[in-house]
Amino acid sequence: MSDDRREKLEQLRADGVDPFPHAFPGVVASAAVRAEHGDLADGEETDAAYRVAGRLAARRGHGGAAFLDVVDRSGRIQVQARRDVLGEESFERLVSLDLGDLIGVDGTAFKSRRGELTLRATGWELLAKSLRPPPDKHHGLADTETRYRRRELDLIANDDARELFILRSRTIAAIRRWLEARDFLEVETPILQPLYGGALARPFTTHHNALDRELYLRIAPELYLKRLIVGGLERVFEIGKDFRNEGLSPKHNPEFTMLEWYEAYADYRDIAAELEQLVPHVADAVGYSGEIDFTAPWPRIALRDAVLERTGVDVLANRDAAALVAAAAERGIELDGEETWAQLVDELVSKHVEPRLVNPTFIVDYPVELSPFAKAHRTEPGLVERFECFAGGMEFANAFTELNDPDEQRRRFEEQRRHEAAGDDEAQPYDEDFVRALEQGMPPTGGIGVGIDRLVMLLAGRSAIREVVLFPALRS
RNA sequence: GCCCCCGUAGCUCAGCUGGUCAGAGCAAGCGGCUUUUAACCGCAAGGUCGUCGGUUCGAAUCCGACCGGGGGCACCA
Repeated sequence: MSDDRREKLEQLRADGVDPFPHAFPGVVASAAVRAEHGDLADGEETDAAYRVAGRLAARRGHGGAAFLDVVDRSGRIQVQARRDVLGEESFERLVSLDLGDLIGVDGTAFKSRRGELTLRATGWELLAKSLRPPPDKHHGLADTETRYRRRELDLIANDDARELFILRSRTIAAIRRWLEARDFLEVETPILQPLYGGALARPFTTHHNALDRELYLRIAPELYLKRLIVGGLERVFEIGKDFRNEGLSPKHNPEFTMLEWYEAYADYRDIAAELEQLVPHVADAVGYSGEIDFTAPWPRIALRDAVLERTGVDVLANRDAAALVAAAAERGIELDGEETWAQLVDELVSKHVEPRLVNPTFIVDYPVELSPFAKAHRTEPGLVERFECFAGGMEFANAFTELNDPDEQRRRFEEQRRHEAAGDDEAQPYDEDFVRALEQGMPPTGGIGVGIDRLVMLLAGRSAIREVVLFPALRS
């Protein structure tokens, strides 16, 4: 805390200036001023008056005049303060502000001799005193820990951080509009759940005092959303946080934003066609211009073929763990003999296929062992109708033709119980309420989950999920 | 949980083969300057060198533990 700033605060109060006024109506974005007058000639003056507001980011004093940089959400604009325009008291008070103070300025637009669009201040007001110094005005804030723990400083100091989170917001808004335009209903399902399900992951647990019972933070909204399809809502989606009790990594945050949508009378092919329309639409909406080509259609590669192509190992010709380990060994790939066949398949995909998929690619038709909620493949025994979508070397979506046969779903849960008994702490708990809902009759349905954080990573060209989460999980 | 790297002033960084090594720029303070934009010029000021312990005549510098961060592995759809 700066004593100098404290003293200035008290001096302002002593001078009858409210350092924390209540409002400042009529502000326009600095970008709007730029849009109207960006093409002025150097040195050209106008009578156009504007009211802008923002944080004082830099000051260049010249005795009887000074240039101030004011930053708002839309950008930065230069303000010129002149003693002969503002008068002695107002001028002196303005140039003695601290960097980081929030101010509102009325001024007329002109372009300086050096070609900088500028507002000549005719009046101004302190909007909030800043009692702590801002990060370095030129170098910004580089320390990653401070950037994550004190994101407000990152947003103040680093233009690209502010732009990134604006992009994230616009991404979600574009998705919402796209789904609403296709008659999907946005719904909200429980985050606190008596039983977790819908993904293979360990949950966070918490306790409800009045009910005196354990509750789980959801690992996915999937099972509730499908109950809404049973209920006849036909097309539903939810955008919200999922929570998974797992390690942190550049691609994993323990709470993350998931989009799930479910569509009656559709299968996984329909969902794939929708995803490859949605993502390019969103990329266009946010002005994506990076390396990834999101143009539809995206390749669809069977999981077996993808693994075969990358490793030479045919996972479907080696349908038990021992045979698969041996087949991989022939190709010089060492696999852990302790794992199940399904886990080994997953490992081959994760290590040998996923990292190489840069442009969006559907990997389709997964083993049933990895997919307890997906419907059996209509022609391939032992497989389910499921795809995962990869881009930028990581998975960002997962979808299937939903299993709607309650008896088969019950068998899948019982299989999960056996996994749990065998020590798999990510096995699905048996959800009788969900099976009962399926017994009511669920139409054929396609469903998908899209990792919003990862999609934003792709659109923003960031390689760490922490960069695209405002307040990422950190130790203590 | 394991391995590697990092932690110096409010911010960005230098110093790190142990001996004026407590430094620079920005910010903040004082003075000057009415078209600058990392404004400029002058003066003055600012730090338990992450924490604790060890080795040594002497540690920001070497060693250990711990705390925090990053990367990788494990884990993870």
